[in-house]
Amino acid sequence: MAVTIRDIAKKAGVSRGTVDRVLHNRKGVNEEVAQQVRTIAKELGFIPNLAGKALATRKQPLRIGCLLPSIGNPFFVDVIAGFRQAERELSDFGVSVDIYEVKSFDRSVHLHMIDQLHRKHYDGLCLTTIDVEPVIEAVDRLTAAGTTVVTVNTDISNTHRLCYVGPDYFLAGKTASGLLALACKETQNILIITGSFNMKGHQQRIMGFLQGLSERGLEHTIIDTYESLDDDEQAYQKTLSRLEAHPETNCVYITAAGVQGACRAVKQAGKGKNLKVLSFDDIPSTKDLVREGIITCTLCQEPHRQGYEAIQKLFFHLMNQQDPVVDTITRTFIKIRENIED
Amino acid sequence: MAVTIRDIAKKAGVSRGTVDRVLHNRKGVNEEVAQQVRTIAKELGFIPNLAGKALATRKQPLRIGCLLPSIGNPFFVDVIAGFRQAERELSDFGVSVDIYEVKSFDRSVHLHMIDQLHRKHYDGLCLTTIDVEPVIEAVDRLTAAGTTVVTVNTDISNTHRLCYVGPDYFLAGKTASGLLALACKETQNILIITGSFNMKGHQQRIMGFLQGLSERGLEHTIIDTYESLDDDEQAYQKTLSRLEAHPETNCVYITAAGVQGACRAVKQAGKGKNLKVLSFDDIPSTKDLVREGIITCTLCQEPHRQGYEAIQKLFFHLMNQQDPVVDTITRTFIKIRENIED
DNA sequence: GTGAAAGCGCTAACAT
DNA sequence: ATGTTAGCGCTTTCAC
Repeated sequence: MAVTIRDIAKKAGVSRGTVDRVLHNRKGVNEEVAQQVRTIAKELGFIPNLAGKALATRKQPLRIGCLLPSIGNPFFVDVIAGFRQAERELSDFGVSVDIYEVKSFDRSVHLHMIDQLHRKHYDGLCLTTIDVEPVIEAVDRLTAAGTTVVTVNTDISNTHRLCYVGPDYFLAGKTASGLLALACKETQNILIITGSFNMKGHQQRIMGFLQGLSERGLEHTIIDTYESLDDDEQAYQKTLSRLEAHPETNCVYITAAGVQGACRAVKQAGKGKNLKVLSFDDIPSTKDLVREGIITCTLCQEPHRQGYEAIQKLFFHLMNQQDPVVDTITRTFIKIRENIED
Repeated sequence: MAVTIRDIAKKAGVSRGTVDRVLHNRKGVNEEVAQQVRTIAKELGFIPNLAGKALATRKQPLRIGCLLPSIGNPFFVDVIAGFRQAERELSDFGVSVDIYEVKSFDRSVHLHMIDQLHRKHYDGLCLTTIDVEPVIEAVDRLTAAGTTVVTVNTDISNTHRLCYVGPDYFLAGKTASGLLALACKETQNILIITGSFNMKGHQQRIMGFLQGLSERGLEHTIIDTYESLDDDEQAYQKTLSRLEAHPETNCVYITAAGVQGACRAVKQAGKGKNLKVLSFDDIPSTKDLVREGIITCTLCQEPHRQGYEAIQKLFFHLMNQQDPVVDTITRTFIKIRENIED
């Protein structure tokens, strides 16, 4: 039978109310008594019962807020679905989840949103934001004020966040190179289309890719590396011009959004060239391109799990500050025509 | 604010006790009143609060039993870890999980265990067993007696199980072929090592593989298909003799256990032949072989999630018989050297 | 500074 | 056949 506050109260010779006060570091308890209670709680290995707790705190439910740069970015649809599934499963335990969506990774927009969120006094926050100084400071203000923060999909450095839930970008890039090495022995002339040189994740996908190519010993030349700024039209135009200027291209590596645009260029200029196209994530349009055979393989990162697990971690931590929380690194998932699903 | 039995009781002009009786189909309620209560519950969209329920039923916790043919099979280590994680997370809601491990897929052993489990009157059961007539009947007796059954990893046909949580074997086989087709254009001379011709899953992995090869248009010859009976020594001996008799072999496809044995033969007889080896799952020894470069790729099936989600589904269903339950088909996970992890 | 009591939603034992 | 009550573990309010 698990230990209850009753057990502690009895053993300490105080009332349950007092135990509760001590366990929540509320004032108004004699320090000696408090020490005593803490000691007993520890030696008994007390872990509060979530069901009891949930029921009692039903009037002040656990409020969780989420910030996503998801407007216009289909990738986040699954992350949101994960948030919502967790919310549904935990609703009886008083969890409510509010989602705030912004467009793009604009610094001032993110700063503004984080300040807004601060004002709303959420118990916990899931943040997908940018890793730059002013944002880092804003997040530190949040955590200092007692809000628990989990970073989702994109981590931010040197922050007192509870944990990070998201992919290992470097490993994903490396995995892409592994697959390429499996598929080809001949020298690769590669076009790299990235989202933004300022996005750490995109850069890491490139670094991992290059390191992997070396480790696999695959001879290669990087013809060019350019930004799509996550825009299909830009991706299309730029890719088309490169493909025309470099008919020797036999591999297109797309680290971010703009997949559809880049593939349109491939279809147009790459006819019969047996081009390998490697991309990330599996938004509907990417799935179609994999099925069509335009994209050789796409590397996914368990977006649904990112949303689900972020909420879950916040919940368990907020309800019961026991266990040390560790990051969740979602897996790098290789999808080819056969296992693309849906 | 969610609907409670209080609300129903008030609206129906009866006591909460009566509502509870109706909602649990207990006898001793006037049929008219019962109808009335049921109608109101439905129109109010009543969903019992899990926290309240868990607290009240603390004395008769939810007992879940699991049967796994896991003795001597490292694959199930992760499934068990999934069971245990779910048990930990749900322990405050009265869930306890007992795991019963047997060795192999022996029919009489499984029948005997299922009968044993029947006697213990579990609320829910997670079963990984064999799809043969007497077992099917035994499971139907269980469900008829009111035990909720979830099949894990291996489904059984025509049964009133709640749902299946496990992989799509056919798809996994097909995915293996897709990867092979990506890696090779030349004719493949393939050795197929299966676990047992009697295991449906193993057969499906072969079928999917062959169909996938055709769809990808990869020319191939199946040199031989033979059983390892999940035994490394047999896998070794048989594979060695085939490799020696057929030096033209350039692909080894292993659908089940015996991976280590088969790979030992490959190392010995396949020197410098650039053999592709495809296997399933990622038990530690398989991981090592992938890292070594002996295994080209291995196809995994989310064992941890199988265990975790099976318990989760049982819990939510047993606590609250609302929503229709759907199968969870775990994803087919391609692992190569770069993303094998750990 | 501390104890006692009420109540969260539900179930089960006990009354009527 | 139905209503009442106690209690699961916890928090919170109200007394003292």
